[in-house]
Amino acid sequence: MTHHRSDLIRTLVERGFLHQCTDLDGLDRKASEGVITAYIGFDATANSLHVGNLVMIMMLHWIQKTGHRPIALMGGGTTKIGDPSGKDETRNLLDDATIAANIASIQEIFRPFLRFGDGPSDAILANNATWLDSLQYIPFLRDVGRHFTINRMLTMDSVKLRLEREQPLTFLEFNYMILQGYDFVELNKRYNCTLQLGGSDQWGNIIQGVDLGRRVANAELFGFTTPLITTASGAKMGKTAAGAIWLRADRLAPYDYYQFWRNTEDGDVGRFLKLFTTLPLAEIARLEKLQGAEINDAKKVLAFEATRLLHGDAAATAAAETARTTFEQGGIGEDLPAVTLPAAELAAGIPAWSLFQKAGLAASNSEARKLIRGGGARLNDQKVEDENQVVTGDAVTGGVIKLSAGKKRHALVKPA
RNA sequence: GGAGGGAUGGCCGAGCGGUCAAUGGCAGCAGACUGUAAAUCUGCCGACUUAUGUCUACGAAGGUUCGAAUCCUUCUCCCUCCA
Repeated sequence: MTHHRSDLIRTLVERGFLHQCTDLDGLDRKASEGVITAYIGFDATANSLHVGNLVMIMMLHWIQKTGHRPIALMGGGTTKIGDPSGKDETRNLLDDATIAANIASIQEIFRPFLRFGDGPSDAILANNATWLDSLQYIPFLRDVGRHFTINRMLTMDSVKLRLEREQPLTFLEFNYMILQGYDFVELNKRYNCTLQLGGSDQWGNIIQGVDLGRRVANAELFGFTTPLITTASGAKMGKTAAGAIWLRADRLAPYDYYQFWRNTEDGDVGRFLKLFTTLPLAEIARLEKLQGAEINDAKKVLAFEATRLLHGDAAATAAAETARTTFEQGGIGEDLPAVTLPAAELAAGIPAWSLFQKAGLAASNSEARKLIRGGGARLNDQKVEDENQVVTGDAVTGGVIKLSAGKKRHALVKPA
């Protein structure tokens, strides 16, 4: 193992963020000599980021923590184009209003991870629409376009794959890499940004920026990519029954976020602790050694720490406590998702299947029936045998009715 | 512009006039086993107050037929080859 002099590179390497780097030693040197400015771009295709983006956010966090300056670049301009990398098909184009709303919503997510401001290592939030929107076609082609050869562009994976699979690639998308390259140069000019980080699928786009910087500005730029984070069983991270694991609390409750991490596969615990928490490596090494049932303790730490970073101490503590009472004591956790039901409706009696549907544990009435028939439904921890069983006010214990779908999904019904 | 091929449930992919709510696989949900893990096995997997019932669905709209995912016409989109 080579020795890295800078805290930044050492941290990123030791924690498993490195996949490829254009010049690791050169970057290490720069980072040990002074403050460097680094950026990561984020698409604005949805109104929240998800765990897939969390690796990037964690890197920005470490950049700042090791004394450097992170830039979170919102792709207000490039989202209008659509990145073809890793996609078989052209994306639907979003309108300006949607993109603007998405950006506003996404920005909130960075707040717990980064300190924004004007200081030397304070984070900057930028939006590439600032410079891309006003580009003039002919001048742009003359100044920037001449540095890109079609020959080279055709060798990029994002392009090559589409061509090989005989999937169409529009000229619009073909331009994406040029604009991303231009972003890097623009950020270099504005903020003296010299490093771009991204997922491994961004390598090609990043390289284009590095080259462009050298050609038009004689700037020494660096590129750094992370491995694609998959689970031990090979699945892409972040998809569950409920859909994507969103980072905004209004799209995924902190309790569910906690549960997502709590249910990590054994083989992933160590790697995830390094990537998604800020615990010291020595502590992680200790947790990683746990075997068998004890590994659950490591998972709890992972879940708590990850939740704390995103949603704060209080939310993490509440989620952990709810999980503890629910799973370890079979009790009722306060933080479980709850729905209220008019007391009159309950007094009149409501069929079990309807109740499960209303509580959000089944997407439709049919699904609720299937759940009950399959033996996966419980009411106050008693298995529901008959889907037509009528539930009345008698079922209320301690002010609530606890419903469970399977072992992991629980909800509360409160009469009101 | 010309000639062919294609569009099926979250995805892949069969079906090519009735027995098709549509084979298979993946994904998902639940059960058993466990450690709120993985692997394995089992069941479920369009909707509907659950009915040997109704409705919606095989790109869209019409048509033929007692009956169409399956045949015909037009349209939309995609692909391949030729120009």
